[in-house]
Amino acid sequence: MKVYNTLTRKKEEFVPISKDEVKIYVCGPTVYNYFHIGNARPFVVFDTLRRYMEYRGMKVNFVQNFTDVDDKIINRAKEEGITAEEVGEKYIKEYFDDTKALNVREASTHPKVSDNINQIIEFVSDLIEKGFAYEVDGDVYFSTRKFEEYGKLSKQDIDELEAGARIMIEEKKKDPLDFALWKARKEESEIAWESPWGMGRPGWHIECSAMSKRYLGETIDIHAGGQDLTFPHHENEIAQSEAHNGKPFAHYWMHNGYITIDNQKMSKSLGNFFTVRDIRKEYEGEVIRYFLLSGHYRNPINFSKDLMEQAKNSLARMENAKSNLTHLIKTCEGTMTDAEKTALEGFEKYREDFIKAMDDDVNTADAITAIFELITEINTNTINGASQEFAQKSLDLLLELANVLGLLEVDKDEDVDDEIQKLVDERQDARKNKDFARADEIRDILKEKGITLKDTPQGVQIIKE
RNA sequence: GGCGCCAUAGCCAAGUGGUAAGGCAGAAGUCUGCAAAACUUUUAUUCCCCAGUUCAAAUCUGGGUGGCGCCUCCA
Repeated sequence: MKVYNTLTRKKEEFVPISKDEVKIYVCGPTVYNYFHIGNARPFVVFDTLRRYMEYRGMKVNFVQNFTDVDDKIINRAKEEGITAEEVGEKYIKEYFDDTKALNVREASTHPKVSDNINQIIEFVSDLIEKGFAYEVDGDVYFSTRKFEEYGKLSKQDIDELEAGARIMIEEKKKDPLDFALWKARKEESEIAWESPWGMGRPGWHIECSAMSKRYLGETIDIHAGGQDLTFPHHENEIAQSEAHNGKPFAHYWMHNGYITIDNQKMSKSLGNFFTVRDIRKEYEGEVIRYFLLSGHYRNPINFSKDLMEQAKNSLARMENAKSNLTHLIKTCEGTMTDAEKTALEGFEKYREDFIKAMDDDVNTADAITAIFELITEINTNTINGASQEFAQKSLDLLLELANVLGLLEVDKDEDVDDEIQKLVDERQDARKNKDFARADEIRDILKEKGITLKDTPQGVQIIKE
């Protein structure tokens, strides 16, 4: 498979370090609030990458951290009148609630910064020892210019950076380009840990270097995150890790594009964001997931109600195919006819197209196209009914592909209670007696209760919302 | 100032040298008691503009125009 590597600015053949296990680290959320749809993009996109790799037989060790030590969390704690730890715990819980709805699987490990303080302190101490960092009044800074390859990921020239850098009032730093590895505590009430440099807490960039090393080792296959992390976050991670370990940090760097609102970047700082929690009030998680996968992960996607409606309707076509096949399986019998066997062999093309698309830098838009083409073929071949075996095999393939994208995963409960069943039966009788007024009345009553009836040649199909 | 991305139908979106996928929305038809779903047909002589390379360009090159991002916390 090919993957676009930000480090080389090229699509490259993906070659894992070890055939046994692919190591992926994704920068996770700072847990101080519900995450917004822009935050959701890397979660969904890289979850899809992981699913696809596993689908192709690779074992994936997938690590995504929680940043639970941060200024924003401290501020939030003050606002809510609870401790920083409680804020972190709360929003970690909410993270899982939302990602579950988006069909994002849990990572192999979800390390928290607060559980890695010792590793971070050790990492920072080593950097000081190696001459890449220095301490001033309880703060520790990384000597950016000591790392000669600084700027290799973002293709920034270090001198240009300095020329454009804002003058910080941080007189403590020897060079404006240096960044904090450890921050001394400023107020008694702040969350802090003991360290060789006094009470304090880790800087932002060092966390990922330390946790990636601890959970995945010194060199990993893929490091991923949003495009806005490329500089300075990922650049700094490279500097820290490679200065510390003396070997490459990550072979491939993958960055997803932004979600925009009216063609402007959605971000917490601009305040133009929509949380997944709020969007979920109107759309199911799978619709949001479909929306996020409908374009290529490196392109920006504009978020709007209109586009969510399109996503909802598109996904409905997939869901209909699933539910229609499920109904056929329930109501039909028998093994495949020769014509069905031929048709099923023809479906192989769509699996191949799907794989080809996903192999090409996770082209989910093309992969979705393969699924839609498969659906049209399935529908065409089952328009006059089908053998149970054919319906089952068609459904198996549809779900095989859709599930790689994390779609069509939720099985709808289609059992109904006696009261409903009685109404359905009564309606069937009314239809037989050509009492269509009563039949339509019952259909309307059930519709009110969120139950849709479809009269198919194979009997009534009951669909619950 | 430095680094970088994008521009394809009403909307979304693939395709990146060989003659415009797919989805949504719209229109017509088939099926149906009516619906729903589904199926069939239909919607870009053309890919922001101009020039160039080529037998051949939406795709490559140069120059424009418009939009966006990073360089400061941000997915």
